[in-house]
Amino acid sequence: MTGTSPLPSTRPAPTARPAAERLMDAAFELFDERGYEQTTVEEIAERAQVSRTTFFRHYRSKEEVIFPRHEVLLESIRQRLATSTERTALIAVSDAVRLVLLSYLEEGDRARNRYALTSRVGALRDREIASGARYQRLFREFISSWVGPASLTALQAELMAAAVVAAHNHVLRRWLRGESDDPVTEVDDALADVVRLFTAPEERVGEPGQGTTVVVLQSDRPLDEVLPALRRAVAGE
Amino acid sequence: MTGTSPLPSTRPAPTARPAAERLMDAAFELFDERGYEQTTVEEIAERAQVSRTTFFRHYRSKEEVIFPRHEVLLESIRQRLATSTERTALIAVSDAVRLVLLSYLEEGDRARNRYALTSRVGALRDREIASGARYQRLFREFISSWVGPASLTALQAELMAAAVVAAHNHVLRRWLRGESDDPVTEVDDALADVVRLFTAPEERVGEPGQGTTVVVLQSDRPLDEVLPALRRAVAGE
DNA sequence: CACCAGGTGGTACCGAGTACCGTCCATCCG
DNA sequence: CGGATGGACGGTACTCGGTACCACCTGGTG
Repeated sequence: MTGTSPLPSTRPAPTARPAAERLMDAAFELFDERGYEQTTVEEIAERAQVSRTTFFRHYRSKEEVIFPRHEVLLESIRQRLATSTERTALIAVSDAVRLVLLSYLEEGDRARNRYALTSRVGALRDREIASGARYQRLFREFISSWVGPASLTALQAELMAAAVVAAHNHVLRRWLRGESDDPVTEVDDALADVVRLFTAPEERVGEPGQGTTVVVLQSDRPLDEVLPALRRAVAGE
Repeated sequence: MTGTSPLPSTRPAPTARPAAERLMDAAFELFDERGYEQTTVEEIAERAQVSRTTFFRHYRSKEEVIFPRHEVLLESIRQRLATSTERTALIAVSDAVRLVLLSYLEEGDRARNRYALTSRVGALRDREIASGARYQRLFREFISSWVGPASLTALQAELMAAAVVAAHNHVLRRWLRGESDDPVTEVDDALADVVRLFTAPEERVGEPGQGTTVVVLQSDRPLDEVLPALRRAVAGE
């Protein structure tokens, strides 16, 4: 229509780097330089040497360009849960949530840059939170549908899912803030805490520990009557 | 400039109902009739007999028009926590979260209409979730800063806040779906469960039961060293 | 060569949200 | 009584995210 002669030089140099990656890099750069709201999609596309149209071909929205692909991660977690052979629903979910942490760890500095952004920009923080809620929902549904020896109430499932996600978030944020050098060990410990929290004390007898024995004494009878058994239990038998 | 003669009949009839309420009603009606995305702010303003400008004077965004005033509720909860005289941080927070539930209950059908909307529209659901996260954050900070006999780790604070919010959400959603006739009692029970969950069994001695006393003995130390405390516990003191 | 398919650029359009200005009206005050 | 003041409102113009659609160019295939 306009008759402008199409310049072949407009085409980006054969960078080999796909447009999607160039766009993500440009977005992180610009958000960092000028802030999120102050950066337009037009500017991101310009720096990546593509058109605005192409931006929206690769990312559905301006926010999406900086977030990880939660969809695929969510799906892989769903798979992991479906094929899980753990003994309890809670342990299976605790096992699965590690995948989320590892996914962030693999991103390295990119995840930390994103955290810096989401901390400052309300809209981005809300989106991050909403993503976390989807994992929690998946976990809750999994726990609810779990068929095991002990049946769980809907409330218990809700609490367990929330606890697992909270433990994960706690460790993740520590690492994102640079407060943790070994997030993998930390998340293991935190999840062990969660499992212990939901494990009835009666089931803990003989729990392996550093010379610690936990004993449950249910006593209708005088204490002295059960003392021998108690001593045996504490002794480690 | 345009010279259009200003018609006094343009002015809305002296409805006495404030514009903000008319706008909210109109929004709920239209969202219900045509759906959220299919409704424009222009149409909402039109039905409320005000201009589009006035809409944005009362509500910062199209989403905000259907949501409760979380800001003021959040503030009143902050006050409640600041003046709380409960024995533990967890109980104080459990007490405070009831305010949130009551706030929804007072709305009645309006809250249920909102739930129907947020269930269908992704953007609204995300916003609702983000609001809940703010309560959780407030609770977490409160628990973390709590000074009491037993000091809590950051992880424990995170887990407690998550559990309280999860318990609240569980009961709230049941009520919103019409599955609960007595949400107040339910939330009391659910929060009692949460408190029990985080109460170390050692502290549960004397908990009311059918003539049964349950004692958990966690022993790094020789049994005889803790026997006195044990005798006292079984005795019921 | 013709044909097809995917990646791209360009344009037009919609709607949310912002900035600013002028007007109307109630109230208060001299 | 009349003028000043401030708050609520309507109107216009603008930015920008997001969508729809079309035209093009390229590389592979029969």
